[in-house]
Amino acid sequence: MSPEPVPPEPSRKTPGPPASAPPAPVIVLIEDEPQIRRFLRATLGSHGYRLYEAGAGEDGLVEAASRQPDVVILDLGLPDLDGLQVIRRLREWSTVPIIVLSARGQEGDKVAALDAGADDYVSKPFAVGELLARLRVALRHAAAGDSGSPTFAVGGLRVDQIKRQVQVEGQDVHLTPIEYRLLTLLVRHAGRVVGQRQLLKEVWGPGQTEQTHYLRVYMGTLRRKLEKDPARPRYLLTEPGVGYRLAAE
Amino acid sequence: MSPEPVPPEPSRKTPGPPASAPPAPVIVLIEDEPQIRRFLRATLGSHGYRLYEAGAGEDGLVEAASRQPDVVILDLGLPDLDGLQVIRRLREWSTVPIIVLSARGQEGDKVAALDAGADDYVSKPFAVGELLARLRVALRHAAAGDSGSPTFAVGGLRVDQIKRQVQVEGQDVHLTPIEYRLLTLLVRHAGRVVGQRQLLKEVWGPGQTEQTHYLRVYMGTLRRKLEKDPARPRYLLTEPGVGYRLAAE
DNA sequence: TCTCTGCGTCAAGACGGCATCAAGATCCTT
DNA sequence: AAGGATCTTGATGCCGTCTTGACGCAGAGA
Repeated sequence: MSPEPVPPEPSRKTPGPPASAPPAPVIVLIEDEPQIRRFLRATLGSHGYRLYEAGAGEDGLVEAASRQPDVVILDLGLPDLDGLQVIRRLREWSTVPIIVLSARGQEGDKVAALDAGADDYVSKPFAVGELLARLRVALRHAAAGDSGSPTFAVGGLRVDQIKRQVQVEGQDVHLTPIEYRLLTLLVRHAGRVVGQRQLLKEVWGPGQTEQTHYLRVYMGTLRRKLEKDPARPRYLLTEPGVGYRLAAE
Repeated sequence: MSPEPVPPEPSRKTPGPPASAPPAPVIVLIEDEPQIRRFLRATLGSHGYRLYEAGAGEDGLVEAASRQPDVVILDLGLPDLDGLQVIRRLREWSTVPIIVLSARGQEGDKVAALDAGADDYVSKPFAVGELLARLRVALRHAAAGDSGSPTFAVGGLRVDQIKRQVQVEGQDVHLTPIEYRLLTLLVRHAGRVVGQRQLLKEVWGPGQTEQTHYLRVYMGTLRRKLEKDPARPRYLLTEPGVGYRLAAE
């Protein structure tokens, strides 16, 4: 196992054919302190990563959506948004690994960030070598599974999780909050069966995992809004006794 | 996100199939200091985890192999084996998340452990809350399917346990819940014979281990759905008097 | 050859899960 | 405070799945 990520041929003169070289991992850095940005830009750049930067939470979310990075490095102390908010907003549509940087090293801060959906937490000041090692861990994880895209489309169905917009055959469809959460939950697992328990837990909360009735009602309304023939659904498929599945193609 | 792992479902009405109740996460702890073991035993136990312990590296590897845990917590300072050795040996056949505990907090130690294949590194003395949070992160990863791809294929038969999809000659085949559980149970032991008792116990519950009749009926329906010539099965083989076996290749 | 045992097949009925409708209850906006 | 949208809850019909029993068949042993 090489400790270095992707030694991009230390110094090739020719920008020529990137041929068989694996693509450089893409990282989005959300950090407002210019000093740290400069430092990480230099460090990560020299280790073969491609870096995109944002100085504020909102920008960072946009950047993460457009760049589809392999990893996001996030500073919790941002000027505009609460860092935890950034994590949660990101997790609404993406499973990209998030490494949190923070000047605060209190246990409570770490727990909050990790439970909000971060994958790792590094306190400032940090050791570069450790950060790089944790970055490699995150990349290993990212390589195992897809990081998810904020937009999804099958047939005539389009779901844009950034604009929070759903279309059928190009027509906007209005969904209620619960309908939307149910649909995006399925989108994030498109093609896979999602268990009734899991759906109930994530939409209605951990206390309602027995109310399978809710699912029937809401799958019904969703189908009426999204399917051409709700009785013979093309997108929202039932897996009897198990859960539901969103057709992937 | 609930901070608690998996509230162990207070009380099911039917004593029947172990089916839908989410099982308590299983953890293997490899640690030689009795004091820390006692402490973690109490802490993890009270948070709903099922803990198995080992006091040395070799034992730990055996334990990890037999218990098939969701997470391994590993102390680097073991009497018999070098901690890094344990990580590497484990990684030879398993992708289970590994959280390293260590009294040494040097950067070099962390980098070495993480690059050897560990997923996280916590220095002693550690804060319980943080360890629990990092444990939840590891479990999230495990649940997301980072851990190896349980897809199985022989001949024209394909079983994708992530998508819960079964194909024969590229054609989707619909299986009922019991059929699917029976098949995946065989898949997990592909090539080896699985006893009738075990099949009955794991699919119908511990109370039905005498109803070998069920097996005949369901092996029949499975063969009709999966085999080209159900009377001369290629995949689902009978081991008379013992059990059934899924052809491995 | 006969009998016993274990496996495979078929079919009928019981059972439970799913879809749908509709009526309260609740929340939010105006 | 009124109105509308949304969520919850109950009732009902239907369909697929599971269970259960009966029977045929093959192989082993007497």
